Amino acid sequence: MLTPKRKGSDYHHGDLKSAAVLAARNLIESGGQQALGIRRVAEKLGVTAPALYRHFTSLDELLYEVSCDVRAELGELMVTRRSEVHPSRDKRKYEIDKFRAIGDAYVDYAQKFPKLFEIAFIQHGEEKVGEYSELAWNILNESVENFVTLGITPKSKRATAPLVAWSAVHGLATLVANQSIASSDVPFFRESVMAGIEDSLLKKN
Amino acid sequence: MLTPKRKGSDYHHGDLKSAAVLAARNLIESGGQQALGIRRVAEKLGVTAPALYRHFTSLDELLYEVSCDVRAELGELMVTRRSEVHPSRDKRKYEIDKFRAIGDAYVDYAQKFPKLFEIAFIQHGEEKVGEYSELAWNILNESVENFVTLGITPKSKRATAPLVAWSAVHGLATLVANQSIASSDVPFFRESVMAGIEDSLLKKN
DNA sequence: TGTACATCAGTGAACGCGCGTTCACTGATGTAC
DNA sequence: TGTACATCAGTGAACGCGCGTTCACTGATGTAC
Repeated sequence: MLTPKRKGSDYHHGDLKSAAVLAARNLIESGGQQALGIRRVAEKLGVTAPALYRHFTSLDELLYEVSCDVRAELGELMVTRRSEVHPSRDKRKYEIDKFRAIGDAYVDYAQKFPKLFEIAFIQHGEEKVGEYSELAWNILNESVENFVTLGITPKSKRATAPLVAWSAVHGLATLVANQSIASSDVPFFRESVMAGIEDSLLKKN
Repeated sequence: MLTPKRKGSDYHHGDLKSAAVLAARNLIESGGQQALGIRRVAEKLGVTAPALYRHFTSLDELLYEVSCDVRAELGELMVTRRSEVHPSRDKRKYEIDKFRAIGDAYVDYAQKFPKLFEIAFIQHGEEKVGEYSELAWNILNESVENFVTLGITPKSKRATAPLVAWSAVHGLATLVANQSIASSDVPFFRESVMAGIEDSLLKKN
């Protein structure tokens, strides 16, 4: 049990809100979106259901907070992985390696937390990719920017490259989260898709 | 109201089963997966709920049938669109045009029926892409096969090309169904993604 | 062709369930004098 | 520092609801003679 339970369910002026988001996260990860419920979260925390209404106006809001959390975590994983890439004297190689790292991180996350990945992109309102997933989107754009600066990618592709790359990686990640791809095949296809994206980024036109 | 209602709810030895799948389809398309329910389908058809248990063992089975239906329809749209492509004397161009057509069809379907698209790929069992979506998958493979035969795509990419292409198109379609991309931007990004895929298919390595 | 009968797709009532949410409350926490 | 009081995060009971599913039934359909 990962959720902290205090004696006598004493969350008074404590951290019920963040504990609830964490519990919700765990419920979703193990049973999918439909496993999430106000009462179930309350039970997990040893608290009565109405207590949660001090922190969330509805079940939907709780779900929304979890999805924000997940997107943030995904972005953080991308940053971390990118920072672990060994610098190379070849600036282009280094840049490409970092690009690989962020793409791999995205797919790995989907494989590790498939159910969370699935709820990460449910829509609340009218936000577009770059808005609701700001961190990840910015990281990708940085990469593309650098590709253009270093002459890896032609300027003409500057505008479309990010979404093309995102589509390919996101599609693969979706299929992985889905179990449409056997987990043993994932590394191979991840490699192929990343190579495909690079092919298209490198190509002059 | 698209669902045929007979006088006195007289489906006796009629087509309750296919009518139910259709009604389920409509419910999902207008309200998402959670709008689907045995009782709601029954109500839409002017029939009592238990009647449906003559044709489906559970709600899950009904959902499954709808998802099969949707995948089949998606495949059919791809076939249709491909057949509408004007032949060209240039065999390569013709093949590429057909490839475009099937990719465009995929994305268009997601845009036209976003909720249906979302449930099309939920998993029942352990099937992989090529299995549960046989028609669409075969069409794509045919295209790639022809690309290789005509020398458009190097043999070395034969194995990975289909899934790379599928990922990119599927990712875009997902984002479109999601409303992560404004509908007015769809044609532009669809064009970009398809061009990106072709870049990667064309590239020697 | 007409009757007797078997089949089976429907009906209507009922089941138990778990859900999100509300309400009036209580008792712990933090603050002002 | 100690007391009185306001705040507010919890409790416990209850709400109404719609759900999937079951059961014994009925009456329409199709078949055999």
